[in-house]
Amino acid sequence: MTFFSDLVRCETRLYNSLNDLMRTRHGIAASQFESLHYLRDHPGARVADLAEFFAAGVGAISKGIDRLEGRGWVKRIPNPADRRSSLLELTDSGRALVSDASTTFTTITELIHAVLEPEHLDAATQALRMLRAALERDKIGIPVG
Amino acid sequence: MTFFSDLVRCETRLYNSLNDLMRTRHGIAASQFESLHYLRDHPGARVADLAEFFAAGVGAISKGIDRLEGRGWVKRIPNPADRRSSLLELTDSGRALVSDASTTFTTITELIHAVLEPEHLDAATQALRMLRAALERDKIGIPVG
DNA sequence: GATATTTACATGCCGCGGCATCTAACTGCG
DNA sequence: CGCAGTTAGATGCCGCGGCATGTAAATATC
Repeated sequence: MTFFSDLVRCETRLYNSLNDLMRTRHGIAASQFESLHYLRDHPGARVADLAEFFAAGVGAISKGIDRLEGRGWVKRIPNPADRRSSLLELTDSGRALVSDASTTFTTITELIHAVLEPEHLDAATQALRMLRAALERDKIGIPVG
Repeated sequence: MTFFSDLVRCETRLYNSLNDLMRTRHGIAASQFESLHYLRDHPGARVADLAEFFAAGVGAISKGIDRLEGRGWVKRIPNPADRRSSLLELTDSGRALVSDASTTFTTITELIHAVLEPEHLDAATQALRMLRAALERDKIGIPVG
């Protein structure tokens, strides 16, 4: 039963590759691309929303948003409905960056397609989607912070 | 095409879960369990072997072995064939720890089996195994260090 | 409406990994 | 043999994430 090992090794190498591409072409980390991409699709999200989505600690996301905000790609907008939190939005340059970086992301997609036949890829995607849904539903693998 | 996202989210949550279990039950990180497990199956491996297997930097592995050696689970044996490197071996307590922790690892396996039907799991495993083989063959996603 | 609890997030400390650098040792070629 | 280039891995610095804690705001309880 090698599912877990194969999963982790594939993820490590693919994420390393994406990280490399994003760093050299856009000066950002893969995780930053993922956050920006999420914010493009979920404008007005809060820190806690990102933390839940990425199964990361709230503190880590908070600091990550600090960095993205410091670089001018994200802005915190006071939440009128709850003054403890902010609503997160991409800036114009943030949107431009995501747009650029998204084309870079396809390099990884193409890499995967070059290796796996469509039927294998589809089967794996379906299984992983089901597994992911179960993990998220049962809130499995969420850090404390 | 959500393969990459589903892969990364599943890996994050499963690895977080394993990390939690290993920390609370055995006082080690998931990555330490993986190194010890590798050394059990590959006695006499060198730092570079672990780095290649885990697609990690040599420096990171070197420091990781420092920690495992400091805790008395691994010993460095001078390599008679090449005095620059050491051959790594588990100590007796290291072997005992891997043995214990391996039963803990089955918790994760069972979690996966509880979610995925055998045919889905097998299909995903087969695809991931092929992908992994290609990534390793082409040395994709290896850090510099 | 005052107090207690919970929530949302920010912040400090620590451990770990990446990268760059350094040293020792091995290899190749004249 | 002697020097150049390469290889193995140890080490320092830095960035990032986890966890613990702090703080303000919202909600529940009386």
